Amino acid sequence: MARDTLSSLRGIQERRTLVHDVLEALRQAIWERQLQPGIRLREEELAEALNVSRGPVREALIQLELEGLVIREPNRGASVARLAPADLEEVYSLRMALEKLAVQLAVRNRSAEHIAQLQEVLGDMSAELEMNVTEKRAADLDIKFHEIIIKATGHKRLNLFWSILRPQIYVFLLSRNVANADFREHMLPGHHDIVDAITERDEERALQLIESHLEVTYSRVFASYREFLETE
Amino acid sequence: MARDTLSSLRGIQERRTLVHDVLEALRQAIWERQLQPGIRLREEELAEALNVSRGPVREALIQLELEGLVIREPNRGASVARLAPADLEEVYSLRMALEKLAVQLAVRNRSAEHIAQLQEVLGDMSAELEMNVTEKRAADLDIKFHEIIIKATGHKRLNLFWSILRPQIYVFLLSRNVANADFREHMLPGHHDIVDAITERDEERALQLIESHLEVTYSRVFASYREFLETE
DNA sequence: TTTCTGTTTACTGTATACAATATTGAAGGG
DNA sequence: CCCTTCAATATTGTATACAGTAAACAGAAA
Repeated sequence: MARDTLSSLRGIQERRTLVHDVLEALRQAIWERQLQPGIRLREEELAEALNVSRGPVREALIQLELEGLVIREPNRGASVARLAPADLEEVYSLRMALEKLAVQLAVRNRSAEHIAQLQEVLGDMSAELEMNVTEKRAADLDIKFHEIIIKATGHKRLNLFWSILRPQIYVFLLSRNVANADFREHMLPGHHDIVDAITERDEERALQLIESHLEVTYSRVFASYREFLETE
Repeated sequence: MARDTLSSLRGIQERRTLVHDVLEALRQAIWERQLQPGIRLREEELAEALNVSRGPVREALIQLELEGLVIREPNRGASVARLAPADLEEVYSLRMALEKLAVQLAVRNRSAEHIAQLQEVLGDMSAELEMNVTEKRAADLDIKFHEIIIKATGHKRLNLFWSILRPQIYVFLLSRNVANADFREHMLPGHHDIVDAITERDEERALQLIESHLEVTYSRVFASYREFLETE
């Protein structure tokens, strides 16, 4: 009992391990293009910069390799991955497969709590789309919405795969102009209908909606990511 | 040029890193139930037993956690995962989602080389099903078949996800009686039809076939795994 | 100049040593 | 008798030191 109390308190406090901190720092640096694609990531250099030893840095790089943000070659070291349009296609084809499974399971497993969470995100979206939101904030809301559905499935391995995919989705989302008008028009109603279908436990409709929603998203991200790569 | 020649030779030789060796040793020990579910995996103990230091063992445990074979808790260490029927359901629902994507892409991308590889496995199956095969050999052939399809997609991330799922599929396959008659009757024709559909680039049929094939496999593995857990 | 080869250098791969944390058990208070 | 508290111990988390490997470069031969 005391253990549960403690660990829940711990959650409020700070991170548990240095690996976690290093991961966050590196992910953010990659998202914000402080660490540009192709740049070499020397373990010792990163360790010095982050005031930790090579161990945690090494473990973080292994995790980042898993997430596709970093390339690691034996005895050669790590570098920031260069993400081509083909990578975007891979990420989104997997995302489609996973999220189709997710909505199916979510329709069956959803609780009132999940629906409330989804509604809350919808509320945040409609509120914030009125004003000027940063790309990061828009991406956060978008991802958060889809993540609630994934979590609602109670499927541990699906959640794991999502957590691997998520940082990569983030890279693509942050590299395009999410604030453009037609995106803003699409974001709210697209998500709203999905919540409806899940609430009504209409599996077939939920499947169709998530499919078309992701296809629209994909084509828009694809177009702007190519543009982004050309200007960079 | 010289590099390519050398690195291909290297491939024939031995493994590159100790982590790789440790991983293989631990996976096999778990598959063969030498390391039984629930048993604690102390880094130092394993390091001693395998004649390496804690570093490679630690990295291997991280990888095994990813593969769902091992549970790791901060400051508490690792243990061999207890896989319940719910885990089997998770693994197979994901497998279904991934392999449906795989056959779609494989139908488009397949080369003559891939078809030849599939035919070869079919040949091995029909040859070996005549005699008494070990559970391991049967599982190897089954997995090999599906892996060729995954590889044929050329989808790096799909291959990554498959490599995470594969060791878990292995656990379930090895815990049941693969040599029973109706399984042997199903294994060859089920796979044969799939090869046909891929060869003829019939995406719709390939999809239906892989779906029903995996469903049959799942229900059989599920039944025998529950039985297995009861007897254990 | 070009190409091969030996040497150097820089980095990762691995091992060991130290610090922090959690579990266990025993002692004391309720 | 049970519950709490505190110390001892065991084990992971982290840091540092060493070994091995591959790339970079310089020098010699063609």
